[in-house]
This record gives sequence, C-alpha cells and structure tokens, in this order.
Amino acid sequence: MEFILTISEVSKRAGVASSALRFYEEKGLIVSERAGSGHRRYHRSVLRRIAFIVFAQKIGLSLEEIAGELAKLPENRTPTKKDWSRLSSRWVRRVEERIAELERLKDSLTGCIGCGCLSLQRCTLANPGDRSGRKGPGPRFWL
Amino acid sequence: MEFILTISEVSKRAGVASSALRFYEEKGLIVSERAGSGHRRYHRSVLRRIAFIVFAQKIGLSLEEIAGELAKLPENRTPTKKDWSRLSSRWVRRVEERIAELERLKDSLTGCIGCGCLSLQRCTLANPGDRSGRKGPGPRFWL
DNA sequence: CTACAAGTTCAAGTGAACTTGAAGTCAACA
DNA sequence: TGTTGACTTCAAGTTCACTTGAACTTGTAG
Repeated sequence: MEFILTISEVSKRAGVASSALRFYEEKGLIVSERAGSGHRRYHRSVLRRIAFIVFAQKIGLSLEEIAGELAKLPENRTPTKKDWSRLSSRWVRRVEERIAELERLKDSLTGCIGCGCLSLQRCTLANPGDRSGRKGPGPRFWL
Repeated sequence: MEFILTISEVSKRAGVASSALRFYEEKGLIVSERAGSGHRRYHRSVLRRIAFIVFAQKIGLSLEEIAGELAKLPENRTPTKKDWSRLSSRWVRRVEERIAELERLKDSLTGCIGCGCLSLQRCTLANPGDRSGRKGPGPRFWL
C-alpha cells in the first residue's frame, strides 16, 4: 500500500481540519504512516473512512460509537463496497428509530400540548423516566 | 399571584434537578420570588414552562434558542393555552425540517454509500458546505 | 437545645469534539 | 544565508448544559 497523501491534502479533500485529523488518529478512528521527516502520510482509503465518520456524526453517533463500528471492518485488507454497505445498513436502522422518535415528539407537540394536557407527571412523552433518573453532566439529548 | 412551590417540589414534579432549576433561572428561562428566608418560591406556571424547556431540548433546541422562544410569551400575564400553542406550532415546523434532513441522510446511506459514490467532494449530502467552513469547537451536529 | 434536612452562593469540574497557542523541526526557494 | 511554509508535539482553552463541592444559613422535629 502506498501512503501518499499529506495531512493538508486530506484536510482539503475531506473538508475536515488538520487538527481534527490528528484528533481522530489519537482516538484510533484513522491511521497514518510517517514520512522520513516525521510528517504524516495517508492512504487514499482514509478519505472514505472520514466520509463515513462525518456521515455518522450527522446521524447522531458519538466518536466512540463510530470507532466501535469502524473496528468491525476487516483489518488486513482495504474494505470493499460490501463491507461499507453492511455498516450503512446498520445505521439506517438507527436513523429510522430517530425519525420515529421525532414523529412521536411532533405528535405530542400538536396533540398533547395543543390540548393543554402538558404536565410532566401525566404526559409520558415529556417525561418517560429517562430524564428524571439521569446522572452526569449535559443533556445527551435523544439518546 | 402566589408563589408557593419550593425548589424541591418543582424539582420532583418536573423531574429536573434543583441545580438545573437554579441554572435555568440564571439563564433567564424561569423566574422565582424569595421567601423571607431567602429561599426560592415558584409560581405554579413554572411547571408548564419547564415542561416546554424539556420538550424543546428533546427536539434539539439549545437553551439559548429556548430562551429566545420563551421571551416571545406575554410578560404581564400568565400565558394562555393559545400562547403555548403558537409556540408549539413553530416548533412543529422545526421538527419536520429535522425529520426531512434525516430522511435525506437515510436515502444517501442506502443510495449514495451503497452504490459506492461516497466521496466527499462529489457527494453534496455528505459535505454541503457547512462542515468545511465552520469555526469554533465541537460539532453542533445537524444544525 | 440540638440535630439534621433543605436551602443558599460561588467556584470549579465534567464530557464531547475539537481548536488554539507555544515552541520546535525540516525542506525548499531567492 | 535567511526566511517562509508546512509540519510536529503537547498543554491548555472553548462551548453547552449542567453537576459537584465547599462553606454557610434556615426551617423543622424531637
């Protein structure tokens, strides 16, 4: 395999900052080799990998989850179209679930709130247990 | 108006931690009066307000946006059912947009990636300009 | 009167996903 | 020779939405 792309080339083509690329590498999402100078050199396949990372983020996956998904790809060979399809079909299900949740929220916006019943202890949609019993910081919304 | 609820009562009924309530107040999302002791006392209407905040978060709005929306409610009187409905109908549109975006992402997962064309410079779905030209930290995903 | 729970403020910590800045290396060009 | 420009590492900063902890005061029960 030839590792020929510099970090700035990958950055431009993928539309992702160099700092983000180093960060992804640190997190084990992508790999690089080093030129004699110590500079990073990337294989072309990294572009598709990054495309998938960006995509998965839009869908709402965390980098940790994405790392887990990418780890399922074969290590000893460049992934085929079929490998990528397998991944993407798993993600389609997640998107569908997310859409379904939004539909439910939408319905309760028009129905539940519109009719005036919106009170947290009665409306299961607004408070389905997950919010009350959550720990740690931040919202991590619609898990 | 009678401000009679203590912070722990509101916390229990709304399913939101006391610390979060103080935080919301600091951000101007809710209001309270003080008892002689210096303790917070809330009006009952705060419960509906919090319900809306929780809801809006699930939909994906930031607290800043929510503050902006809530500011549109009348100040000198307790909001009516109609006031809340007006807000919620605006949010329905946002949910619909978000759903539409997810549908697009889903389609490109099955189509674009499945067919093998996923390359960031060609596929407008994966890189519609917003990602390339972004500043500051974090993803703020699916704006 | 003494516990103890529940409230207060204010500063600092958390996690995710990066970015920014400092300080240094290396190759190429005038 | 010097000076850009692209690269390196490492530490620290940023945003959001809170939480946690320290130190202190108040209200209630026995």
